[in-house]
Amino acid sequence: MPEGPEIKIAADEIATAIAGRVASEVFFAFDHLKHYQDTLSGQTVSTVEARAKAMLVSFANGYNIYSHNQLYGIWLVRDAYDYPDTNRQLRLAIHNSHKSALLYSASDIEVLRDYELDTHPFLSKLGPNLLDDTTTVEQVIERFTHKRFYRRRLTSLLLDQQFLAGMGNYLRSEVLFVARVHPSLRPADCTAQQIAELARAALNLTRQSYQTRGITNDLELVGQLKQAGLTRSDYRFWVFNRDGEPCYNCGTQIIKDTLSGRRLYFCPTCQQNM
DNA sequence: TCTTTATGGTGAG
DNA sequence: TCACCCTAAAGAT
Repeated sequence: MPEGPEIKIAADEIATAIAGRVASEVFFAFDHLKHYQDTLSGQTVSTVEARAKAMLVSFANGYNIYSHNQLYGIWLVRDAYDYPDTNRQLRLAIHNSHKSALLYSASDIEVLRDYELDTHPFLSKLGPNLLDDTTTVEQVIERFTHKRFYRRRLTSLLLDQQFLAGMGNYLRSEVLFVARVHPSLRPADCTAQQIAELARAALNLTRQSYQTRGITNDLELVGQLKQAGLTRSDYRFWVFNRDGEPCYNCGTQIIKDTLSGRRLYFCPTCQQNM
C-alpha cells in the first residue's frame, strides 16, 4: 500500500540490486509484454527511479519498464532466483547474477521507449515531485495559488498527482493537521500564512516519511510515546487511523470522515478555520 | 465462503 | 461525485 515515500524507498532498494548491472534475464507474466523479454534480457539497467507513485526502470538500449502498484502491488528484492513463499502472482522479474527484483500483484505494467516518456498519460502530467530535492517551498506555494488550482477543494487537490506528485491518502490527513487547516477549505479561503504552512507541511511530512519509513508524527513525541510502550500503529500518525483517539496536540477526539470513498481524519479543535 | 476494505487512478456526467 | 478497474487480505456470516 504505497504513497510516494514508500515507492521511493523501494526504488532505492531496487537500484542497489540492479542499477548499473546487466539484467541477465527479464520476465513478464503478461502475454502482451512477453515479446519484450528478448529486447531487455542481456541489457544494462541504467537507472531505477520513483516518479510519484510509479516506478521507472530504464535500460541502456532506450527502453523503460513503467509500473504502478496501485493499492496492492509490491516489489521484493531477493538473492538471484530466490523466490519468496507467497500466494501472490509474480508479474515482473529482473534478474542479474546476484539479485532478483520481483514485482508481485501489480496490474499496471508497460514497456516504453525513451521518446514516449514525455507524452505518457500519467508521467507527463505529474506536478512537482515532493521528494525531488530541487522542489522548494516557494514552488509549492506557487502551486497552491496557481489559477488552475486556487479554487479547488484541498481534499481533492492533495490527492491529485497533477497538482503535487507523491502525496496520498495518509499524507493528505497529516498535512492538513500539521498546517492546522480545516479539510473543507480551498486555497482561495486560506490566509497567506495557511498556504505557507500547507506548503511546508506537504514537503516536510513527505520527506520525513521517506526518511523514517512512514512516520509523520513529531519525532520527539514519537520517542516519548515509544518510551510509554505504544506500538508503531499508535505513534506513527498525528491523526490518520486515529478516529475516536485523543488528539496529540489538544486531546480532542479525532474525527473520521469519508469523501468520495477515501477516508479523511482531522481534529475538530486544531483545524476549525472553516 | 461471501463481502468489505485498502497508503491508487480513470473517466463519465 | 460516482461507478468502475485492479488484487489481496481482513472481516463478516
